[in-house]
Amino acid sequence: MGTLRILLVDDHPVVRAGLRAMLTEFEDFSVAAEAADEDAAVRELTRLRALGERVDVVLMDLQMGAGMDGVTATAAIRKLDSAPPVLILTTYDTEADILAAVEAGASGYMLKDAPPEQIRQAVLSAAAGQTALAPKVAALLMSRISSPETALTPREVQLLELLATGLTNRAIARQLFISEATVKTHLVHIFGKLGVDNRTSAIALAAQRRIIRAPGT
Amino acid sequence: MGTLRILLVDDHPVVRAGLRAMLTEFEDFSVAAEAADEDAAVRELTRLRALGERVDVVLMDLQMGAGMDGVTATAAIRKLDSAPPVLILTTYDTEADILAAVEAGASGYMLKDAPPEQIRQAVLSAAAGQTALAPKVAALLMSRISSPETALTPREVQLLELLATGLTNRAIARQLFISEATVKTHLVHIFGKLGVDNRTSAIALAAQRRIIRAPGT
DNA sequence: CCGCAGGTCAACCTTTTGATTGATCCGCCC
DNA sequence: GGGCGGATCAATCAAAAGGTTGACCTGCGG
Repeated sequence: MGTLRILLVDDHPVVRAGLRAMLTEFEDFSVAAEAADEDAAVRELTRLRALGERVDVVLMDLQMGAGMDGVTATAAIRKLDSAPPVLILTTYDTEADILAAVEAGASGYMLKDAPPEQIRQAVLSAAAGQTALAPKVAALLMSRISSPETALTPREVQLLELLATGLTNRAIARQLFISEATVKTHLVHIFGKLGVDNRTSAIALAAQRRIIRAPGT
Repeated sequence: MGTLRILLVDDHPVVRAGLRAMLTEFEDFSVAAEAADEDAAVRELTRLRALGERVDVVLMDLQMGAGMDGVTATAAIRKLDSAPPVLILTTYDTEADILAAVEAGASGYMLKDAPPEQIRQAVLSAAAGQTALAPKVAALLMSRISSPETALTPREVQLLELLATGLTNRAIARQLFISEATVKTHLVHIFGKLGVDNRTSAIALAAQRRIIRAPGT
């Protein structure tokens, strides 16, 4: 059989070039195509399939530019028929990013500052259908599985979104046609679930966990 | 004369490889050395100088890993005798980051998602002793100087940053070794300049205007 | 049919935040 | 050397936010 064929997804030309350079150093790897965003990634995959060309692994940057992020891109790719495994390569090792990526169907999570050899191993693992986690990441997940239930209800997320725009309780109440008392009740629930005790912390944490989009993005 | 000699400073092997690949595509560029952190960068510069080897430009990543950041690295390099110009290459287009970098002596500020040709031009400008700003960045600075009445002082931006992490006034006071009264005074000024009347709005607006980084990024 | 979870609301109380006024100190520039 | 802006602090008051308790309604699943 030929080399292991990779699709690069990253909105930074610089990083794409770097990955390409690094990966092609290994003789058994080759870059099938590159894509700068979700749409391009899906397009490339279907295009390559139409040509009968194989893609063994998708290497995906989590944090892409405006209007685009790796999580939704991963989800989109995984929805395709016989989708290749997606290996996340990122700068960020926050618990939230990782969970979101795994939930979206990523089969590995590596950090960009990893040495080339580690990245190579991860790509091989992913291609073989196995899970590949950076040591740091693995440790983080371990500590997470024993944590309490923090799932917010849709309504609570909605509150949080309005909260992040800077609205007061009263303004939120008016916007949602509910009383201020109800807003407060929701907020108490939200704070409890997130483990914070004021709205700014809630916003910061929710943004970090990507429960809501960060203000200004 | 020979090619334009560049020192790469970035803690990600992937990005270094990418920059190297991209830069050496241009025949008049060559990579003199690479460094993963501030110490290594200074060491490389003195080593190369001892060998009589020229370095025309330092290409610096702003956001480096733990215990290290591009701003202090830039300052350290600029403190050397006849230091080469430092061109910042970063993911973040936040006002605070840019101002800090410029203050540290950077002579250019480019975003990583810029097309290769733009990066090339920036490197050339920097080497020629000129200032090179990404269009986005330039626009940001322009809009800032044209409305000086709303310009926040460095201290106020600092407050805003802490605010965005969810700290209470008291916590901010402790963090900055000032009284809560002073924190309140600063906040009143900030609110006035931004035209809002509560902290969450201030954060949302500041993030939107890229005065601070959005929480969670 | 009953329980349960999510959403709604109210009363009450404490803490935090925001607004106002006024003051001191320091570095800088003309 | 006088003014000016930035940073510091204090006292006080009003408004908003946060915490607690308890209650009602609804839809959904056992």
